[in-house]
Amino acid sequence: MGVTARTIRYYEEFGLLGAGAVRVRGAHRLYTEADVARLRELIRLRDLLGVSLEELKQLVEAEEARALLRERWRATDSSEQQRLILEQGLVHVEAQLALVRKRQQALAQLERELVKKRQRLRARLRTLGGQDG
Amino acid sequence: MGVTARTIRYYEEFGLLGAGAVRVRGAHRLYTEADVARLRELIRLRDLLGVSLEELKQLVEAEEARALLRERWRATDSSEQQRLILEQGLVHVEAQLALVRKRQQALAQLERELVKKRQRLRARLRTLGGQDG
DNA sequence: TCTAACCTTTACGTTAACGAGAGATTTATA
DNA sequence: TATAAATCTCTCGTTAACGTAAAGGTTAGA
Repeated sequence: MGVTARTIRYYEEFGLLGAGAVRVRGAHRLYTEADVARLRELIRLRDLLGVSLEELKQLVEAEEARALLRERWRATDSSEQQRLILEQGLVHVEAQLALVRKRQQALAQLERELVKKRQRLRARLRTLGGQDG
Repeated sequence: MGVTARTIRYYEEFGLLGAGAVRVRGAHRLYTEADVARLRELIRLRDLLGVSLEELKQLVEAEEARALLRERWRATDSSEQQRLILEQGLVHVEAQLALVRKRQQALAQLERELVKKRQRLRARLRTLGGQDG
């Protein structure tokens, strides 16, 4: 995954990982596939969007709060509450989408400029080539 | 530009900025429009691509090396050397483009996943709405 | 059961990237 | 030319995000 064991332990210590793990102190850490996917996702957000661990933590906490609600209302759920939970999830996803798209636009702008630069260089190379190539 | 004065001085101290500035020690720093554009570009690369100051420095140094060559052969230029310089510039621009596009693809992947998530949430909201909304 | 290989905890170290403050200096302006 | 406001240099501090080393504990396999 491109990170060291120390990083994973640090993330756990920081509160990003292993929120629901039952483990005897001193025993080996065991991870489910879901845990792995979760970490991979966090690292992706960190690398792609440049969010800090602190921000990731808030994000994780918000997710856990929603998961908690889901559990609490799974049995007794009025569809009123279900709707609320789904809508919260939607808000969350849309916030992330907005972030991603903002960054995409900035990157697209950068890309356009680079392409232009490349075109100019190529054009100059062609005129040069016409002279003595 | 979203950075403090301290940051700018630090970048200079680090070797990113003010490479060709003639300034009496103690006097105020003066910046040309080109300087401003340069800094803005560096910050953009830092924020969008997440490159470290160390990497930015190497990038800057490569640019300066090419600029130096341009000067050295501006007078005496054989179009042989001109071609070489242009081709180096092309390599440089294409390397940056590759980086940008790699990141774009990663972001696009992330976006697709988020959109899917959103669709699922919306679908579930609709089925809910059909029941009692 | 014993061992080799790996893991855990704890504590301190490190590095990048600035922040903050003091005291001297510079510069625009009245 | 006097003065206020902004800058300069220098130095030490800080924070995030791990790295590293030591000492002991776990675990799978022979």
